[in-house]
Amino acid sequence: MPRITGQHKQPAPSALSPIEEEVIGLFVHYAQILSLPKSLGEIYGLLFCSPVPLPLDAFVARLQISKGSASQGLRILRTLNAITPITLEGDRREHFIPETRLRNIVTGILRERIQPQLETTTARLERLDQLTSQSDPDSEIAIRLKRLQAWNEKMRNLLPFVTKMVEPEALA
Amino acid sequence: MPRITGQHKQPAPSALSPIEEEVIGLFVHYAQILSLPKSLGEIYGLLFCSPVPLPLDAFVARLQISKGSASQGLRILRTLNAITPITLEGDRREHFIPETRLRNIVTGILRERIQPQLETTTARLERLDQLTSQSDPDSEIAIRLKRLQAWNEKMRNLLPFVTKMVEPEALA
DNA sequence: CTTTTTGTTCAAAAATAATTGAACTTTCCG
DNA sequence: CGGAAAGTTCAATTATTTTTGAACAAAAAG
Repeated sequence: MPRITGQHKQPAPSALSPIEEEVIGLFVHYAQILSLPKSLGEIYGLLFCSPVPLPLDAFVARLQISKGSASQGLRILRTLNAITPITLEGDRREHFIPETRLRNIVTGILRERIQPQLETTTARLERLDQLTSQSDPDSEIAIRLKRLQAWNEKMRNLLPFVTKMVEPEALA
Repeated sequence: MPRITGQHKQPAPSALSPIEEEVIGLFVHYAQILSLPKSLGEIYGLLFCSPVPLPLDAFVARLQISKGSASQGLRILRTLNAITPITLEGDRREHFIPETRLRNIVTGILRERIQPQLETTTARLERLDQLTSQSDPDSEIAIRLKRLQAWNEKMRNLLPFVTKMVEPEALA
């Protein structure tokens, strides 16, 4: 009398193991730090625990989230390079594996979330520069605006540095 | 015939100047990047433009926000060291000046917002360590958890580094 | 061509976060 | 003492974000 087969038909809504609970909790926490939706943390956390690639259904069944949530969450994680889609022999569904190299995740977040923000900041600063061009360059406000531009520079310089820091062979 | 006096009685609900609008817009944008409430950006932005220290009333009047919002916003900015309260001769109200050194603001945010989060992360990782202590140390999951701990280390190392980077005499 | 499987989209609902405003405390002043 | 000014607190409201689920498309299978 065979046990459950490996076929992907049965929903297998098995509850989460204690370890899974804990890892998922950790990534939900990370998501909150980054102000990303909780579901992203859940999805990534479950995938992080899984020794095998998982399809969308797996997240719906095990995390008890809607198909819509899973679909959107997986899309965002994909654009962040936090997960990679792979095709599994003889299974029509797309499966995913987690990117477990911190470096790649961090650079994904920097590229997708931070960089674009800094771009629009630069544009704003240029507009401000125009607005203040005719005012006294020694005034307090002019001095402060100079400082603001220095801020932006610093932040832009910081990014590649952070990327370096999280590389495997990081020094400090 | 004297112009308006310097006394702090008249509400002076003067509209924001174009420069103020723009600077405030910029800091609201920064607030959004950091997922802080918009009102924090508005308050800090207005103060950043002001050549003189401002009391709570000034924010209520010029930004058209409630006293409660102003009070809470100022409190948070204070804990972040983004503003400094000062006492003005002959005025009972507490006034504020902006901290305009990026370094001090960044370290405030790191200390108040990021550090505490990393602390709880460390606690979570220790709990996970216990949960996995009896499982096979060569299993994929064990390997990945090792990696997680390395992540945490890296992040902790990164913080003092970021602080350095935003210092005035920063190298790169 | 029809059905099933897989996955996306998006308006509505639910959950979460921010803001308001009225009640309250404290301090200052006469 | 009162009373006014300054500021805080917090429950209720408002605004924003996230999640759901039903309708829809695409592609394989029958």
